[in-house]
Amino acid sequence: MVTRQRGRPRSFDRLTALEQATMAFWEHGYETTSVSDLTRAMGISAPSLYAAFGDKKTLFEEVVEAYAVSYGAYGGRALEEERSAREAIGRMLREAATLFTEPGHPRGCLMISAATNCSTPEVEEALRVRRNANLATFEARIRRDVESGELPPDVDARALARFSGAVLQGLSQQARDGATAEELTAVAETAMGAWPPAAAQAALREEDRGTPAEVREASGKPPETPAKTPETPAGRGA
Amino acid sequence: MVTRQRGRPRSFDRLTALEQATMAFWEHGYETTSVSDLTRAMGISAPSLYAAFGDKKTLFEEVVEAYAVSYGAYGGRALEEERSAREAIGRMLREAATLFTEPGHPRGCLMISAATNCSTPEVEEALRVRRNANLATFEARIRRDVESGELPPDVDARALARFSGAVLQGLSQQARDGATAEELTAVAETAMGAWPPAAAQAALREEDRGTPAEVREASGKPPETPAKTPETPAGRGA
DNA sequence: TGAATTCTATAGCGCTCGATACGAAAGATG
DNA sequence: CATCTTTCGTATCGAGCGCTATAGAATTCA
Repeated sequence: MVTRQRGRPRSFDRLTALEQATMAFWEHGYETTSVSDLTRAMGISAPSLYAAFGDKKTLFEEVVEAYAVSYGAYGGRALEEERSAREAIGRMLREAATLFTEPGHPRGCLMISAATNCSTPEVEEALRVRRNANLATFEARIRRDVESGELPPDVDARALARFSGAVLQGLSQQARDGATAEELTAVAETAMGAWPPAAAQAALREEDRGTPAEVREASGKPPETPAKTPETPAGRGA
Repeated sequence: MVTRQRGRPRSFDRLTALEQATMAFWEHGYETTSVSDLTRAMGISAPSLYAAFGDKKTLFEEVVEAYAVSYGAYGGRALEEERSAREAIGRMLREAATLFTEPGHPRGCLMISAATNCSTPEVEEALRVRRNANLATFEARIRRDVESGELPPDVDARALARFSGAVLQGLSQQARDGATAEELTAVAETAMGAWPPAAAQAALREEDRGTPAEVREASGKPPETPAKTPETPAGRGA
């Protein structure tokens, strides 16, 4: 199966070259990164690039996919591993604040910024589709918590999901504009202040009444104070 | 003073051409809009463009300045005209939701998106400087309300300002990704839920206590309804 | 060893980029 | 009218773009 290749062996490591292409596209975007930039960053010549990765667009698609399952996987992990939508998205935003400013790679998020102002419609569209798919994932996760009672029934899952996506994109742009990890973490904490409190605890406290939905309107909108979501020990920097 | 020009008169209206260049740059960004695109959009030839506006970079700078005082002036107006930082930034975000999706011009915000992935550092830097200046304006306005007691003293003005900027940038990106005005308005309203409640009203209600900071936690939060800002009758000429 | 196969490097393809040289055209001035 | 000044359209410029033809180098198979 792993039969030895027949001709001259490749003189560079394909995965390493892909990673170097990722850094270049991440830093400068699809359009602004020329094939010449790529060959310089990857340490190979143009014919080698074309032989190994197809054309520039195909290489970018492979870069995006590799990014999505490595650097970009934190969101999916948070959604899988956290108990609630609130905890998941809160963790995602906080991790984004760190990741977007981390040394060792470009700032911000490749999937958010790399195809803006791109004259190749398919490329721009491909990332847009991924972003909107993420929004749909957020929305589904939030809706699950609304239906389970973890979140109040009047929560607009679609709006809250889109808000979360907007904050994520804002974090990416701010990171590229020079914000520090601490500043972005404070933004993430502030954003989580817009979430309704976990309804489950309120329901637990009033479960004897049996009408958990109606109590909201009598109690007024919950206080906006940090309201200690136990998973955020440092009560939102804000 | 207004002495007639001596030679052959210009055959196009300079302001109209500038506006058409604005639309082109707004839609596709600085780098992606070629001089050829510009001459087509403006209805003039390349030498006319260079004679009237200098080079592409100078034209872009003029476009940005014109944008800032027309389409981009809503933020400054809100900060000037509203009573509190909260009302000002709330109005700004709601107006952005409308403006960013308004028909008749490209989506999103030129100052946010037009210089991303730009290989000319001065251009990218010029818009970054404007964005960061906006953040500083937000922060100063918020700090004023903290010092006057309109906002609780523990409010982190810097973080709240940066959060507001991040949401604004998120709104722009979401608009470009196809969100509707209603969806973006919901995002703006959701974002305002992250603000601490107006401390002044609470303080008024409990001024005998003299400890306005603590009341937040008990007072709950004001309704999130649009709260009509009367001084913006229609969505400005756009 | 020789043939087959596969990769690498040089050099250059057609094209578009931002920017301009140049002479004709159009108005003001005398 | 002639002259001067400025803008106009045409027709490019050199440079860089994405991409590739071609030939030599390096390896496996017979």
